[in-house]
Amino acid sequence: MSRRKVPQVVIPRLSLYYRAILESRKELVSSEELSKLTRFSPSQVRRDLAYFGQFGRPGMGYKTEVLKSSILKILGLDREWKVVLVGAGNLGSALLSYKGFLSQGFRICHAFDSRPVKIGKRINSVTVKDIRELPGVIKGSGIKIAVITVPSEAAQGVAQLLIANGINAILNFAPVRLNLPRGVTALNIDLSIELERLAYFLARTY
Amino acid sequence: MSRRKVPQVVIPRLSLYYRAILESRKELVSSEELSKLTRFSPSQVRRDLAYFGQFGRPGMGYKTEVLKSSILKILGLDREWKVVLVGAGNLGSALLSYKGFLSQGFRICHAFDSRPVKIGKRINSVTVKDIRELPGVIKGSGIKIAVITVPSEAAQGVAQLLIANGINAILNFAPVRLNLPRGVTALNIDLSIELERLAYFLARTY
DNA sequence: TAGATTGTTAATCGATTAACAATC
DNA sequence: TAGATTGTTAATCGATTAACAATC
Repeated sequence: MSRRKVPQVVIPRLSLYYRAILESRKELVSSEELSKLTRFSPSQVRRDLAYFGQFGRPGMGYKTEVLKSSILKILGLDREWKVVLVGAGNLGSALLSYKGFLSQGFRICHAFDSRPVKIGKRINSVTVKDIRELPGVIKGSGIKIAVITVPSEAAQGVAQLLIANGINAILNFAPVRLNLPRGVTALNIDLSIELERLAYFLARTY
Repeated sequence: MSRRKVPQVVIPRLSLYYRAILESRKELVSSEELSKLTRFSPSQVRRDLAYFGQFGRPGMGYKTEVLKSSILKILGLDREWKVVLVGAGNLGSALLSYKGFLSQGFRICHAFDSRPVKIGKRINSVTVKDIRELPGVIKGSGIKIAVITVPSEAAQGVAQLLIANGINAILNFAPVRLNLPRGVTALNIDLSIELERLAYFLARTY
């Protein structure tokens, strides 16, 4: 096993390998086949997998089942992750209802908002609670993942509240860079930035 | 002006520089200050900007107004981009209602769905139309950007329909890699992949 | 054994950073 | 002039790819 530091970009590729394997009905799969399915190069497929162990056999390829369970374990999907959502506006409610979000071992089990009009709403069997109840509900619950779908101005405060109550992984939809202590990871999904990337591409073409 | 090829990663950073500048009330801003605001290194700030021209003055910094309008133009935000959305389910409806999505010169002006229950719905002053009306509505309209919020199975077909009708920039929320002809750009926003990145991080910590 | 394909090394490619001459 | 800061070069760092010995 090569124990070099794993580049961050490898992880999302693992997710894509995993999806490709799920679709494969064969018992063995080669880096060549995974390459066809994912459009990453065969070299890259082998290199990426080799960061985590020796899963294949020269001359044969990878056993589909072995690869499937190995990646599942590497990605930490061999368990259920409870998720808390803060901000039950349009986007937050959509995520609560979004089936694809629940799959793969993630489950939103609490939702919070500060607006009286949102509190008490029941979406997809989750009742929106008052943000002031957050500490009581999640502290010590073992919940580690939060989704932030509040307006920009509120995001940093919410992040701090979450972290103070045991959260250390955040999916942030507010278009601000969060200031975080070491040990806490946040990934930003910033729709305006993506649209602007498209606009840049178009602006040069037209 | 250094005319080297602009790395793709520079573009989202430009968006962040732009936001930082919007918040700045000063007439001049240095790479050092932009670095503080964005957490990219001063070198990187200067390098990134230099891909597009000489916007600053040695010893002084960058004129805020010059930088603001320059980046706006580079990103193609000096005009309005009409956007078409396909898939008026939970996520699609949320994006239609989402204020942050409309800002910065993007405007969703048409929405389509194939389900009778969605057709006719009015969300944020956009009426959802039957997908079969799409060609008649958008062909020749000059609309270049589409947002895809349909289920995975439908995404590829929708993409082809859109491209056949003049779209060449796609923001795709369906968790599939789209097969696209040259000249068409798609950016994928894949919530499961992001959650899995968080799970990977947590799995190694706990 | 012959053919196939891994895991890994070395070479290449690309992006970031440090350093500094140019210049305001 | 002295101090500040850009734009750019060269050095560094990191990721991808090509090639191939090992081995099934």
